[in-house]
Amino acid sequence: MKSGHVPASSIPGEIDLRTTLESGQTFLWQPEDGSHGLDAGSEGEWFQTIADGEVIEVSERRGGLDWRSTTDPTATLRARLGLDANLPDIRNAFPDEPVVEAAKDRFTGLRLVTEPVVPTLFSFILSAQMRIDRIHRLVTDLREHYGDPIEWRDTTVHAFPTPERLARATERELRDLGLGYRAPYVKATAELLRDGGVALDSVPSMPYEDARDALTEFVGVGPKVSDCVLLFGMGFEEPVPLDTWIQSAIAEYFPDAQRGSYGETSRAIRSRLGPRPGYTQTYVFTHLRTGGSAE
DNA sequence: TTCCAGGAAATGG
DNA sequence: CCATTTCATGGA
Repeated sequence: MKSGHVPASSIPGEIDLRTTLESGQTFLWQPEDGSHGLDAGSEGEWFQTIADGEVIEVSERRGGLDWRSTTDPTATLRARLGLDANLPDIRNAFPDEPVVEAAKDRFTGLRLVTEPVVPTLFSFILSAQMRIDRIHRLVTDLREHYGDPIEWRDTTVHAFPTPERLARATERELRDLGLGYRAPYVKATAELLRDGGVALDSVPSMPYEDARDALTEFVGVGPKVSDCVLLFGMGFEEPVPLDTWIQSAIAEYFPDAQRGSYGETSRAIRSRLGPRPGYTQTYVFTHLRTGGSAE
């Protein structure tokens, strides 16, 4: 086992690990004590994830991050947790709106992540009409049933399954895991990835709205799920996924941005959330989902 | 029991 | 093109 430290001085604005990892952006991390939720602080708490067959664990320490891993995860952590982003600058560019100010005051170290795209794609296909804790449970179940095992400190950690393995699962097996009507979506999208039916590699260089349309070629991916994949798995900062929480936030706080279609409402709300609409959205979503308001 | 969850696909106009 | 209906599952 290797271990090391990412100093606070190299993380402009620092990071709140628990809020960032438990805010519904990613479902690939496990808190060491097994308790999900944003109530507890995360200082000293270990969070575990997987990356390319390696295990990574991180913990907040004096504003920086302690890590232990099967490899040196520094570059991976910087990319996935967005550690190079200048958080104070980003937050200062947020729009002057009461609900945004309230969210900013509550979540000082919340960062936008960029997680591996294939697990993010499947995670958000599963997310349709599901609560966040249950999405996390299903992603973990998929890993434990179909993911390659990795030995780590007297335990076995499972990677996220490959598209090849998910394509080989039967719809019945996936339904028995609790996926419901999303089971055929997962299988069909896995087959598209396995057979190269959709060129995922070309998407990151596309203009945002073209990229959003491109991902809807996968089965179970509409505009909202596509926005989540672009925002949390590909580094786009324009997307504002219009889920139930954000739609109600628009109705309450930005009623003049409501339009007749997803695409038009998306444009209207993006124009109201500052230079990085997706970053602003993550703050507002986390705030509202955990009982916040504009007060 | 009833309602709802980070929606998408199928159907009907 | 837009509006309505259907689709599983589990927790409150």
